[in-house]
Amino acid sequence: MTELENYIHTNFGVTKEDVAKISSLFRVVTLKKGDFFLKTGHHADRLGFVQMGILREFVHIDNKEVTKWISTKGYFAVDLSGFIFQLPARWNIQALTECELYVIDRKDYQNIGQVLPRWPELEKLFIAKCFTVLEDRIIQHLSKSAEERYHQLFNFNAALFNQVPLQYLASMLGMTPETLSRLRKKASG
Amino acid sequence: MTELENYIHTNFGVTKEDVAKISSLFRVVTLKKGDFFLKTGHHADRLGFVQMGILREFVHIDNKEVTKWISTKGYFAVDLSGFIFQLPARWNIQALTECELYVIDRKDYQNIGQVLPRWPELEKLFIAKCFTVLEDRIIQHLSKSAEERYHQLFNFNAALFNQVPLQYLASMLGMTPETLSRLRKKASG
DNA sequence: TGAATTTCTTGATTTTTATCAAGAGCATGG
DNA sequence: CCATGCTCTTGATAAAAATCAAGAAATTCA
Repeated sequence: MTELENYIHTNFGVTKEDVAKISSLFRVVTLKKGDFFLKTGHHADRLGFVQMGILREFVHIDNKEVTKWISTKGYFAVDLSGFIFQLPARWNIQALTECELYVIDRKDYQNIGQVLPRWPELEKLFIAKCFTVLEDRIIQHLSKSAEERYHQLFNFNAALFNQVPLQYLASMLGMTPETLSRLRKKASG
Repeated sequence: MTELENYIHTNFGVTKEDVAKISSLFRVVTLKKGDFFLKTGHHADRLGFVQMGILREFVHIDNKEVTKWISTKGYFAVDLSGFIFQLPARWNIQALTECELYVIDRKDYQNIGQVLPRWPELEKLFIAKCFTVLEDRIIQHLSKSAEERYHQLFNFNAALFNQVPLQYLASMLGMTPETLSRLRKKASG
């Protein structure tokens, strides 16, 4: 079973047969380091599941890059508003390492419901879960200092700090690279 | 047509007859100033639509109150994770003024699909839309100063500053009341 | 209405974080 | 393997925002 099949099976409680039907709608896409899976303004008509590698979702604001999220194995790479509402992509999604994604096109995605009647419900639950994750992130920004946000991410996924350029993590945490560097020094000293 | 019926009609493109069927599942609930529509840890088994009044969604963190959102006419008052996943409420929702809500219980909410076959799809779109709003808010915190966040909210809804205690707006913007006070002075001077 | 309470503002000060600048460390590709 | 870019760290300084304290303004409600 691939990582994707396992994800669908365990998160959506889908039977092995149905999992196979769904996963057959996906195809493997490999990206080289630096390749863009998606660019701002382009059609966001596919959804990727990260089987291997690391991607960065970011956007240009006021002449600087803002990293919204880092996607690793087991995460999805998708511009949700573009994919769901057929709007131009808001985010750039770029491979930070060589990547292997399972990718589905919107037209195939829309057929999952035929394979899996309770798909609309599962899809709702999935998006609702994403919503609550963002709620937590908002609360974190309203109530925690840069140092606390750093520790929270570090405790959640320390490995990230060895895999991703620190400047991107700094941006994702809402601080400058210099501040992150000092917080790391402070934490290790 | 009530505000709720109008909302369902225009946002979900539902026919007048179906709107009436859906809205019949809601009942009117009035709250006095200070009343709680929901409390952290309690069952989050109902969803409210704000017909009139102002509510505050907040949570206690590290001995302080963090205001996540202010809901006014046309917004929903709901703890999404609790309502959808049947988990204890994460948020307190309290009336800041006298309020009139259209309220639906979870068991009735789950029957909307019988009135409106494409409800699962509409519900998904609705939650996805909420997700994108939070994405924007995250980006704002990653890329904007307190002053810029203040101006953005003020430009979006200046009336709020005359209707809601400023300390709550300050918290929702991720700054102290003193900082908000100074930014307001600076902006008006 | 008027006293009590809460909220808001202002000032002084400290802490946090950003900015600017320079150098050190690393990776990468010719 | 070395030169060239990046990236990261460090230091000095500036700016932003928080904290603490006190008084003014507004609100509440008895």
